[in-house]
Amino acid sequence: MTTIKDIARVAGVSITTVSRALNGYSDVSEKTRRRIQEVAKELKYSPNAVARSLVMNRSKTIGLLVSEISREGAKDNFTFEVLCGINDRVAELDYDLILFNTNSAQQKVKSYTQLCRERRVEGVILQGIKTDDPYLEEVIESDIPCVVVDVPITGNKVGYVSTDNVDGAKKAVQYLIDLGHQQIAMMNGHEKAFVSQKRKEGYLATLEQNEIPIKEDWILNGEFREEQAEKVALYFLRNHPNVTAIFCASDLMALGVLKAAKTLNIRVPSQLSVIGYDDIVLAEYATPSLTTVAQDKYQIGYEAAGLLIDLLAENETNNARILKSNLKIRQSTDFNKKA
Amino acid sequence: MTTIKDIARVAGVSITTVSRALNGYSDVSEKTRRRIQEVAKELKYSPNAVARSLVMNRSKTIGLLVSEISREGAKDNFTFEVLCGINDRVAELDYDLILFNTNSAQQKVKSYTQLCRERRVEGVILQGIKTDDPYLEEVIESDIPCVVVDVPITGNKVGYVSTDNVDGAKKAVQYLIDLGHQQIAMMNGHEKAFVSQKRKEGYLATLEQNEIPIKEDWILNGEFREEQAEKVALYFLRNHPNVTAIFCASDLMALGVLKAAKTLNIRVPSQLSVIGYDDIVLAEYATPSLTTVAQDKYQIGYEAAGLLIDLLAENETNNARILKSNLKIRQSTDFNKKA
DNA sequence: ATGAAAGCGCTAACAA
DNA sequence: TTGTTAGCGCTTTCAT
Repeated sequence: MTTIKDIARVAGVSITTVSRALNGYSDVSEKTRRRIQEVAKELKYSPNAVARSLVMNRSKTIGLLVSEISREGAKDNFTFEVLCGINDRVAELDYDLILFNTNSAQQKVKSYTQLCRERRVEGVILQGIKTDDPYLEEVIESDIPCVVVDVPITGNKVGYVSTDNVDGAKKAVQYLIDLGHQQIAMMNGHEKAFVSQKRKEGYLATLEQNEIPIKEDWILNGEFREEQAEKVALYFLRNHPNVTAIFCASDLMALGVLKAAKTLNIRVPSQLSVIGYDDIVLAEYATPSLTTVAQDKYQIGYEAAGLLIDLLAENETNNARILKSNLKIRQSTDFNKKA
Repeated sequence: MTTIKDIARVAGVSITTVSRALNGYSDVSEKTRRRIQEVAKELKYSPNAVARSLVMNRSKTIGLLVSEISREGAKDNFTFEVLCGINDRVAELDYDLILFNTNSAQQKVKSYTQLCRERRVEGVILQGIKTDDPYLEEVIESDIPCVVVDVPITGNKVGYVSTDNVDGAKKAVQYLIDLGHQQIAMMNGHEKAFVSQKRKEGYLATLEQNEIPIKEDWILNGEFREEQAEKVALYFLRNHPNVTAIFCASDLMALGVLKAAKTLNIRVPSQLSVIGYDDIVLAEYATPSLTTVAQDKYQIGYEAAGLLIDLLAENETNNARILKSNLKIRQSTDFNKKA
């Protein structure tokens, strides 16, 4: 493999000059620079980013830590779309992305800090992390610049990107109320996700605002999983025939609810309105298609990468970026016919 | 940041001894090793993988080049699932994955070889690459170990992973014929995908075997895109009311066909049978759910990573891994009622 | 405008 | 068992 040493030898200059010429420094005569570039091309030279990283102490890579990058995530294209956004923005800024192993048992031994330091990434993006993940504490303690998706932590060089989940939930629940619904249950995700807490907050606030009594046992836990939501909904719907609408904290869970309703011969939306959250691809294709609170997942990733790099460049004061969400009305909601 | 030099100083040994102790070499007394490990922990040492890569000339990273890692790919969870498989296998083998920028215009300037050499990746996995992509030639020419998904090229340290596309197509078309269909069109993808060529081959072979006349203009080009397939199907179905079944080279295109049929008030499957390919998540949720040739996308990725690492270790003779595909029968196919 | 030399953090002969 | 030394490929003072 060609090195600048080889180029220097062939071009008859010092390695210093080669380095300078190739990096576009001004203190190299045009003639020398051209000569060097020629030789470099001739010798098929590729700079060694590893060596450069070592000496510059800048790797031009940012790490990506996805908690659940598994087949589960495939249904839910959330992770993938976020990844696309990150990838695009990172590419624009001429960084590369390194995907960390977190699901391997062997690797889980390594702490977050170790993982990042070893690879000398300049910063990290965390996605899909639960609020009780030990990594989260480390993020704050460590001095590694970091952006977290959907968990509101900030600090020195630590920021986050999220959508306004309270607002999203409010929009959904208010829409149901406007359709005449009063008996509205919520299928929430596990409490270890920050978004669950926020969406619940929005749900509760909206009921209160509309003077609808809150029933704690109408807040179900579907664990963000389709099957779990189906199971829970099955039980709930059987025992609460008066419910007319369910607000779900994810589309996947809404799909589960749809299945449960079908099993019980409850027609959606005429007998039961269902709203999801996220606007995953399936939402549009489900039968009936899902009314949902849409998040721009790609944008979340794009902003996360952008924020991180701003953090690295120290030209960022605002450590949080909150995106808008909007209600997408489809076929799974309708006027309350029981009213 | 702590280095082995610091550890050496504190522990009162040479840096060599530290290196050896930390890397588990046997020629270090247990006492010294323990002492060194203690100090390392105390000083919160993390090895510098960059420095190690430089000196060992082994980066323990493999590069991932995805041609179309964009929002488009989200519907089609293909890429993501392959990625999951790669990620898992790579993690097991203690490598990290680096995602290359290919979609950025600025980066497209860099050749494949440059990209890989710069980062000193030990090998590369290529996914979603078209047969006319200039990168593909480079793969053969360059000496960088590489595994390509779904393009059958082999060479020194170059292999590929794919499913048996001829066989998959045969299964699908034979199934249609067994249902009594004789007028079977094919919605193919663009010819720049190897899988298109193979699936077409399977389609043609099966018709021939069953002595069904082949009509070249019954092979449509949906470009692997839903909208394009819909458009093409709309036109075709209008002009060929006698067609009773369409075999599609991807589920996404099958979805497009479904839409076209709906527009024309052609009922699926009673008036028209549709088979897809891939078994993407949507296939199951579409209405009607899609009969399709299922590929284990996760396994493709898993095998690709495994093959690459075997190639690196030089303990691999077989440079191709072909996975089985199987027909998943759902609701979009039925007996030919016109027979 | 160019070069000599030091050093980034680490591994690996070679010596002792 | 341990230490000395060289060097991976590059950037960067500091001279010239």
